[in-house]
Amino acid sequence: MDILAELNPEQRKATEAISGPILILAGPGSGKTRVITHRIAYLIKVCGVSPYRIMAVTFTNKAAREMQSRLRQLLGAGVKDLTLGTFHAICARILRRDGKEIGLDSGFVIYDDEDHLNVLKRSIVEVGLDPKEYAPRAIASAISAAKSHLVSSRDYQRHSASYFEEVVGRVYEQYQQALTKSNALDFDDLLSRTVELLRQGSKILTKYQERYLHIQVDEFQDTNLVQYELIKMLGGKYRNICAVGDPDQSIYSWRFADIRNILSFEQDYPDAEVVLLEQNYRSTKMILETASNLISTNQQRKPMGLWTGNSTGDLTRVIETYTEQEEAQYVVSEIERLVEGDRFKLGDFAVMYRTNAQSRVIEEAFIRYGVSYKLVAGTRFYERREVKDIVAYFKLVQNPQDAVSLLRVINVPGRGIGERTLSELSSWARSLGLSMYEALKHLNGLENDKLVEGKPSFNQRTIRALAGFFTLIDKFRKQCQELTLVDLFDLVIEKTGYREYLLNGTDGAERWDNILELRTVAQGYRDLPPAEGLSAFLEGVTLVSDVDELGENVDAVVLITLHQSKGLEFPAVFIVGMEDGLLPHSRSFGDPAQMEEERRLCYVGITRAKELVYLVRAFRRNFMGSSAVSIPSRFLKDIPSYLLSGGGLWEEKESSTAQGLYSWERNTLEPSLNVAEFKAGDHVHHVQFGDGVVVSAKLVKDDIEVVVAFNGAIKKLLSSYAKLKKME
DNA sequence: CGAAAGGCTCTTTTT
DNA sequence: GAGCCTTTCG
Repeated sequence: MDILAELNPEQRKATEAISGPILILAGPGSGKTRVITHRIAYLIKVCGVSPYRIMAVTFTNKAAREMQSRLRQLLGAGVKDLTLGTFHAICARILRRDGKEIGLDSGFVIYDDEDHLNVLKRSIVEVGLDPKEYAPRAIASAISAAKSHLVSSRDYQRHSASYFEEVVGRVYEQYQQALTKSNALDFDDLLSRTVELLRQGSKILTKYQERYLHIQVDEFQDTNLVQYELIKMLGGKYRNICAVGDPDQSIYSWRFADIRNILSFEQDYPDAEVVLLEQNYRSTKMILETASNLISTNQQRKPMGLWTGNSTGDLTRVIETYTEQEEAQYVVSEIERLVEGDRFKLGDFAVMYRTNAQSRVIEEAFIRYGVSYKLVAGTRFYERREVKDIVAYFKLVQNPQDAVSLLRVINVPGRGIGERTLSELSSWARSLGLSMYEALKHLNGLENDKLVEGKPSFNQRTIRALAGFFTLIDKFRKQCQELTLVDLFDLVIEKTGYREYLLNGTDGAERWDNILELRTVAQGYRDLPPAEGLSAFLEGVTLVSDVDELGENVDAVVLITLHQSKGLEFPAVFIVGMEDGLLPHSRSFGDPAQMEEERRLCYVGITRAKELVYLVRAFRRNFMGSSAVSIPSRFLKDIPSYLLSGGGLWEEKESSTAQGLYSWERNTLEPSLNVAEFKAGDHVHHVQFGDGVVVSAKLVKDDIEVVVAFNGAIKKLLSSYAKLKKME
């Protein structure tokens, strides 16, 4: 197969420019994934580069898997030695292999968000502060920001400029020590410690620099400083770095992603070639026009000349319902209606929302109507209590220093080990400089030395309970070398009595099903030797995201947050909750930069659609118990009304509210080609009034009402009578 | 020690 | 409205 044959000239240029740095600015649907895969295929097949010397960074694991399978199609075989994955996954691999150079035990565990918040809360208490007074989330965010900018706890403390920062500094220090003691890393550490590793031992840096002849980074607009630094270091020798991104789709600044990385790239690599991919292959003209109008309201951006050769398509539907229940109901019934029409199947639809909380009402409507759906986030599988419990046992087997996991399961199922016992045990352990697990070992009298002094005087029953737990874990640890992962899994379930424990509790059967599902995941590692299987399993379990789990084979409507929708596409998209306060979210009201990010988020949602876009909002919405009247999203005003059907509702609220409640029942305008004839800013000529500029245009009944500013007068004209002539 | 009930605060987005 | 924490009682 000729790798270049199926590419357009720009895509081809981006594919062939393999020598030196290159920045690819790729609009939505412009085939950027295609370019990345074709570049890799081109490097391997045409240029003879060994896959071992290529790194490709993706935003999600799913994107990585897709790339792998596309490469298989292009090359006719899998590409095994390619370094392919998210930043976090790639860094975890590097640290497992070479982390010992910076004193990291290769058995380290990765703490997910919940674990991380647990440690943090405890750290706040340990430095003598009240977690109620200092919001753990705020402190967590500050620490994450520091780590994302490669600021150590010591540096942070040195430069703290306010009382809050001083507090954060102290907690940061304590938190980091706690992680070290547990031989654990949080998500940010995976990145920052890799940078540390590369900076520390020059041997290591050279090793990786020598290896990676080519580096590609997808979703470059959503990288943060550490990630940028990583790429800069890894690509330091050969400088064959390919960054692909779209500033208009940057939606992760709250995770400290920084669009400025794109600017820095051009500065750090002045010789970088810049390629623009502006042809959209995904959406109809109408959709692209809608999206372009929306995004062009943003001040902080470089204009892009997106275009498409696709058909004109349908107008974007703006729908107003009375309540959120009706909103959900409308979405479901409209989907059913469209599916009956044969043009679509359920899997063609996505319902997108700003906050996860919105998904519940939608989900309920799908259940009530018996329409199958797939909820992408919700209570995530790996965040379920029972799943986390079992995973914690495994983490403990791999790394008994892990205090979070130990505390999680030491009394689950109940063994009569309570709060008091644990706090005594923990302070005893600390006074000896031991981990909890080691303390248990000493308590057990398994080690005969003098450390037993100061041993807390527990009663017989408690001692037996503690000893029982220690022996349990110790047994697992001894067996984990010989048993396959699944056998170990069964052993853990059996010896802990977890099954009985679950089945006796609420939702027992359902929870047990989740455990069986986890067991199936464990089975996926049966080909690896026991020890490797365990650590691969744990890594997989911690670093998966929800989008990763999105199966393609099921014919069901996808319910997804706008953030998660990035990189996906659907024939028809519903964006619900088009209201001020929700989209844009109220947290962004005070900050123009954040407001622009909200607009980008909306842009991302709209540009996922190939054929149909619905923007839906409820007139009244429940909010933390009480219900309030909502205001239509200001983003609706960024889209000229000639692109919308059900148009103008939000402008003429007074008169149209009553109709608006059931607006979907009345307005079924057929799209017409001349609808897009006039748009704001167009120069027009009128026989009587002379030259003017179009202010707005919208559909009224069978005509287009155009508002034109002539010299000194603003006129409302109907297109069919006014005979306006458009001037180029 | 553990279960159950009551009271509190929040909710953006996630690798 | 729900999850999390604290209090209370057995």
